[in-house]
Amino acid sequence: MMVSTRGRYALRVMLDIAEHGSNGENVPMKDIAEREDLSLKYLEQIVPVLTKNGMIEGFQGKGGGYRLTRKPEEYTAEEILRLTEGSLAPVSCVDGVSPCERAAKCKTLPMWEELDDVVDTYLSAITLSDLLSGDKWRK
Amino acid sequence: MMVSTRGRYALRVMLDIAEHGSNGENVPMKDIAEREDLSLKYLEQIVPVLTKNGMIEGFQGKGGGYRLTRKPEEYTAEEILRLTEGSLAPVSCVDGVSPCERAAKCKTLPMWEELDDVVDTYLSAITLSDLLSGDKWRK
DNA sequence: TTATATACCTACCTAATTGATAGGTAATTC
DNA sequence: GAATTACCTATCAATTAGGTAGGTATATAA
Repeated sequence: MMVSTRGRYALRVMLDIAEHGSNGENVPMKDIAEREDLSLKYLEQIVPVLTKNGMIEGFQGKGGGYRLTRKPEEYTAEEILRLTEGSLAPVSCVDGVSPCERAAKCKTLPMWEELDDVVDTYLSAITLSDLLSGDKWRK
Repeated sequence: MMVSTRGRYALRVMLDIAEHGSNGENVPMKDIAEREDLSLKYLEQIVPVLTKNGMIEGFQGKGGGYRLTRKPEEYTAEEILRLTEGSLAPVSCVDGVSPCERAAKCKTLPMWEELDDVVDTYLSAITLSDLLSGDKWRK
């Protein structure tokens, strides 16, 4: 599996904020967890990477919650997934942290590199608003 | 990670057999393990799925080893990986064995399905002989 | 017939990762 | 000052990844 629950849930959290905070309201994580049927405690563990990287802003206290920092069409699936998953590499050979000494003579490496690129290109072409509308996949 | 060592090693085993058994010789797994610098015992655990599905033939006894059952250009990377990995799904949502009750209303599912398709299409267009020659990736 | 080389089979093991749960503290508003 | 929210850190059970280990069955060659 290339994408775990972390990335998938993060994407759903972003979509939920986009949908329920479209007028600038703060969207509490508790509400998101209930609507999306996800564990609040687990989400609290996944979300910090999004705030720390400026994808969303969190406001504490009563009436607090989260807001997007950009418009939905300005987020790609790729950047949200990359932040939360760490790497989207289909094999460790191309994750940038596992140097392989056989790389120079490996007959399969070019294929993995191109596959990594294919996936990256696909996910980079999808924005939060594409996902919200669903138009791209409507028959 | 979508593809583990199982699939990657299987692909390298197939390539090694293609390369060193091109005149119909049997290629012993011990030789493959040495050339590819992989654990023989681990390979012995990965390879049976290839013989059982008719991708290669094994011959016991002295002078034994493995042979391809088709020409290199008649194998795709996709089928070798699918056999050894079980599933190439980028997320469990589309692996066919993890039914999700939210599927009908999930805004991200169509994207995962299309991504799965993109990957499958890419890997299906690559044959063993493409990997052997490397021409597809030569600049 | 015997030694050797090979595929083939099954059990086991360790470390890392996944997918959470749990119990707090800090800040903000009413 | 009570309630509500984000934020922080520790722990944990189950699964998976990536092997190791030790054998048996079969074929060939001397």
